[in-house]
Amino acid sequence: MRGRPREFDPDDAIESAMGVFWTSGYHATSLPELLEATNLSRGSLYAAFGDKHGLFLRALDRYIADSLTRLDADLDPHKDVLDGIRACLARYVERTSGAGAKRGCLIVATAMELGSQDVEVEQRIRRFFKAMEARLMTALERAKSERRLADGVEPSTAARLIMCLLEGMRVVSKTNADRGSSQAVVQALLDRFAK
Amino acid sequence: MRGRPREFDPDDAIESAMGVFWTSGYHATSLPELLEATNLSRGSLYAAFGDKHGLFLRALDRYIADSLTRLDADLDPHKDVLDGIRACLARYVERTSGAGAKRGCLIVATAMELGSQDVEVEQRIRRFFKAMEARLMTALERAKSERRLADGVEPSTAARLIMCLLEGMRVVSKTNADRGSSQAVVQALLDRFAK
DNA sequence: CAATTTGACGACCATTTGGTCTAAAAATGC
DNA sequence: GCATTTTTAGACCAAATGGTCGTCAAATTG
Repeated sequence: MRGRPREFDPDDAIESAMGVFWTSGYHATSLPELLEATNLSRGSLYAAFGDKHGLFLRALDRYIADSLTRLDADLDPHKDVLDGIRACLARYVERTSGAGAKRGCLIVATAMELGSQDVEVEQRIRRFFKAMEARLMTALERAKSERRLADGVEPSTAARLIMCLLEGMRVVSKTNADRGSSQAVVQALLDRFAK
Repeated sequence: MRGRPREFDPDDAIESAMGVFWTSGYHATSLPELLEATNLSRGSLYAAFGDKHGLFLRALDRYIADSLTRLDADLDPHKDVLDGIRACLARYVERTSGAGAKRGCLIVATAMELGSQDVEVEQRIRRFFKAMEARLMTALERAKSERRLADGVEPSTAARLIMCLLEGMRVVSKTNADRGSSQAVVQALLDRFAK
């Protein structure tokens, strides 16, 4: 006997919850808000995800997976390397302009809010940054081998620099969004590091 | 009649409160924690600062003022420009290494936690970033006029870039602190932008 | 010294928090 | 159609939240 099947789609619930956490952060998000966003009853939510923290981890994992998927799409090894890097930078310019800018980034917000207090979260954030850095480095190494990097540019250092720059843009644009200057910044970066 | 004078020093209380907010963030800091840190009773705290939010604003103002003071000290117009910029970058390398790294930055954390929901906070954060960017730009313009900047580097764009990079380093180093790579990143920056 | 102003303290309060549990309903397999 | 299983809804709970208020002591001033 299988019993009654679940009425909601857990993936949809995670997606909705992710939206709330993204907008408000972990502590500022209350259970009632999550219930309304997911259209779940308290009982269903707890049965499916354990507790608020568990649901948050699922939402964070989703956000991280989406981010890395986009990164991989941009840095596709079959494309021209510099085009890939440009696409990646352009994506961040978009995300740090307009309405999206004010929403910020769930990873950055979580890193600052829980990064040093919640080991499970810390692990996930650390892995994300490692993964992002590694992907950038791989792309930059390919660019270097194709002699598309400016002389003296070291892929590992440049990868770290680009990652910090992009995440910093998300911080600053939370309150000082300005498409023009984001654009100019990534252009300056390309001017200095590529050839 | 003047009445009984206050027993505690409000500045000390703000300093202590700042420490707690810095470590835990706004929402995660409870009143009892603030009372213990400041050695104040509930009544005294509310009489002196209005409420938790008011105290937070005072603490944030303090943190911002301290940051700008340090920045001005580093970028002292009487010093050699590049030395000043180097000092500024070196300070961020320090702050993104060791124990300080895990503590993060109250401004960055606040920008992400409350930046788009609390107008009073948003205003302060925006002003800080504007001020930081302006100071960096002034220094870079001076460097440019002394022909110490690499060809084609625009002070305004470079200022924004450096600010984003430095704040991004604080984000990443919350979970992935690594003195060596911070050091390498700022060195790469100098190599590319100064001459 | 006396009067008065004021600060400190902590009991107190309503609200909200995250989390549990029960009872009814619904879908399944026989 | 029945028995079983699982979901659902929401009443319920203890604890913690931010915030208020009355009492008492202390310090200043005339």
